[in-house]
Amino acid sequence: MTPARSRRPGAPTRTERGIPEATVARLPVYLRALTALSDSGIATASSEDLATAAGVNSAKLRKDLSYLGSYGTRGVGYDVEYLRYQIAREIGVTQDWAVVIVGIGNLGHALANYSGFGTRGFRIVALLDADENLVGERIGDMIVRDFAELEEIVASDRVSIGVITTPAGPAQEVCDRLVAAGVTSILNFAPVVLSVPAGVDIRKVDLSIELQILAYHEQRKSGEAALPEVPELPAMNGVVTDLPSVGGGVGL
Amino acid sequence: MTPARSRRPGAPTRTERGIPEATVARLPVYLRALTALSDSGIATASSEDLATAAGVNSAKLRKDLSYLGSYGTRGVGYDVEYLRYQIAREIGVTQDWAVVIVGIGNLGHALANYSGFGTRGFRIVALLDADENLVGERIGDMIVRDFAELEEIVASDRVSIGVITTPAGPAQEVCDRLVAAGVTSILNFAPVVLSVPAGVDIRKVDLSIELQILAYHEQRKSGEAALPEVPELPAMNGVVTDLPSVGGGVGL
DNA sequence: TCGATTTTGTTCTCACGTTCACAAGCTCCT
DNA sequence: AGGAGCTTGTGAACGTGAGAACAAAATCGA
Repeated sequence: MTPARSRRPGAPTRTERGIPEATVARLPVYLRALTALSDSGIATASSEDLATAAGVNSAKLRKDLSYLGSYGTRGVGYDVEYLRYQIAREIGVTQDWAVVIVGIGNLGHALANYSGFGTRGFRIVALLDADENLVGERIGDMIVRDFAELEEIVASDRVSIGVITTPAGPAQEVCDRLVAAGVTSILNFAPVVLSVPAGVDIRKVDLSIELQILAYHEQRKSGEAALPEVPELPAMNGVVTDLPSVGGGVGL
Repeated sequence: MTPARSRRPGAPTRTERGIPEATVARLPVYLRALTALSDSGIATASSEDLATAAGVNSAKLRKDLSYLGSYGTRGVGYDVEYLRYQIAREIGVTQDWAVVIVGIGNLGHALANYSGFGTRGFRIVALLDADENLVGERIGDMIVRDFAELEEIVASDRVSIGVITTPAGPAQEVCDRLVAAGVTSILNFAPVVLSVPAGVDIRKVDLSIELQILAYHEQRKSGEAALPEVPELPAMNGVVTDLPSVGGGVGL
């Protein structure tokens, strides 16, 4: 097999920068699909095959891949292993990323036990909590350490990614500490909007929001008639006050 | 997904009678912000206040709210309680939704313990697992039941939402069972693409995808030079095979 | 070598989402 | 009453994303 086209350094648009966000968000999905195909012993796959495995349509998949370069072969398809490596490299998971988890409640426990941290490419270097009663507890092959050790750990282990699994209350403070310590990417599970300085990336995972989105569509499905009628004027102290604390929940 | 073929150019997709998907996804965030304001004793808020609390810009917030109706007062702002109720009603969380959780591993445990299921509007009616060793275990005030009882539970409790927290392997089968039993909305935590018939809504939460997206941006930040050079030819049995099972992890 | 066949990479067009900017509308003050 | 000052609701401009369609490359067979 010969390279489709010789790419010299400085060649046209190898789009080293400028992959659209929507595409970036799908690359991990493609990566997983490729791994599955690889595990099934499949060496070559067409955009159609891949698209099916990833749950998207083939035109979109081809366009996404075209941002990375020309890694397919016309008339043939994509070499599974090769493409997998290219995507992994583009995402950055050919190297290990050190991760700290802050807040060892139910969810923190679950993540800590997440076998192999799900996929490799990520390595949990510390589980932190401010609760004295938790510090010292053994989870898998790790031991919960005091949140006060954060700065030291981040510095010595070159940690760039932090996961926040605290309740909503302390989340912003934890976030600030993480940022001050040098963490530049944060995955937030606390049900609160965190503010971070420019240059720090933040992503949020929120169970109750997901459920509410489902509920909206569910409501549409089960008869529009089920919609309660709108009180036309602000009935502030009547119906409204009966509403339970919707949307204000405490952390996982 | 969108049935309406007769649409004017420029008009956003409205689900049935109105609200764009992107807006629906933000309504729960506004709801939470409103609840926070309400808890702080604030009775009225401008779009600017609200936008800040929700982490969006005010123009977007106003446009989003305009899809629901005209619930603000020009020159004044929004009545917090009134708007909160209107959004809750639109989403459908003024009523309770029955939820089953399937797969009581680490994550299932965490979700089951999620106090009050985070926000009300949702009520866990059963924790299910196929593992004999887990069935009967007490979690909070619930007891793990056998997955075989699914159909019965869904029917008697009018369950419309299912949460899948199994490993990737059994996820599709669990999904099929849920759908067959009458569940029409599914929240999937298993790292696999599920296929469902039309009419069933599915949303996915995937930790490792979130981390990979962060890693991509992180890689960009820490010097572009850090990018390993591209092997020009498909080095299929060399470098590539060393790649660990990126992206193919087992479930939480 | 040439043509048939397959499948990628890309272009073109339309739909969707975000943001700007401002008229409409409300309150308060004089 | 009338004007000043705010803030909402929305029309229009702009940018991003999705999908259809097709030309360009690669393989295969005669």
